[in-house]
Amino acid sequence: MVHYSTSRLDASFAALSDITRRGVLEQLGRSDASITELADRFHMTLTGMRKHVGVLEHAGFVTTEKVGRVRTCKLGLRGLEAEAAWIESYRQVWASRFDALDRVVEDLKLREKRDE
Amino acid sequence: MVHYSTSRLDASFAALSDITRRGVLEQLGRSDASITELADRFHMTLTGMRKHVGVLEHAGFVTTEKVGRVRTCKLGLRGLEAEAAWIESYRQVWASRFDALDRVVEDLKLREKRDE
DNA sequence: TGAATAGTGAACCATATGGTTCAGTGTATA
DNA sequence: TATACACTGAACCATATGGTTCACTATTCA
Repeated sequence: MVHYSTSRLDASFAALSDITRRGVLEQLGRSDASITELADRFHMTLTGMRKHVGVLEHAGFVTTEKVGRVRTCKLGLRGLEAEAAWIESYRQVWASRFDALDRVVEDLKLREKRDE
Repeated sequence: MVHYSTSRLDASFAALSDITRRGVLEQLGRSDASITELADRFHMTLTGMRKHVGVLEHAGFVTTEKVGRVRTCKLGLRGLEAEAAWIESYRQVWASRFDALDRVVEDLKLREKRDE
């Protein structure tokens, strides 16, 4: 089995678990943005948004650069390759453990038993 | 753009952000296990492990059934399709926003500037 | 029946998270 | 130079998280 850096996966899955942060990634996929722009779009204070951006930065999904008084945020170099790889390996575990049809039958039996 | 259930993604990414829970998924990929077995393997109290299993259950990754005094945990019907799909869509965003080589160059420039 | 086993539920604890306000600093602009 | 703007840092707050202990119930087994 491939080795995945645990603290990295911790940080990146945690970063993705918040809907605002997923929204920020979506926004930055369309265009770079300042903290102020992101804060406005997500109805949040500058300080609050800065924290979200910090989490995304820490996870490596976003990079920022301050020019003058404006900090511009953009998608980071690193994409979601590691996370995609982890998830893909588990999809294979699932598939190898049982094929989907078998499992549906098994689940139905379980429900019947429960509802008796 | 495809629509993803937000609370579901919240729950599943949060579930995956803990190394113990990822370990439990790995273990259940090999064989079903009781709470006691999982607690032993991960050096944790029964109560602590039960909470982790609850989180995985809530995210839909695990199902459990209690027979007699033993609660057996197994991989749930639902795999990681939704998460894989979300991540894949973002990998495409990344790819469309810039190709990898351009971005490397851009990043190098940025580093040079910073180190001047 | 009695003792060991498997799990549960409540309470508790320390720390993390997601947010705010407020008082700054530094930058741009009239 | 004065004012507005973009951001930062510290402090604070409520709630969530990851863990524990302890008392308990229910089941198994000798």
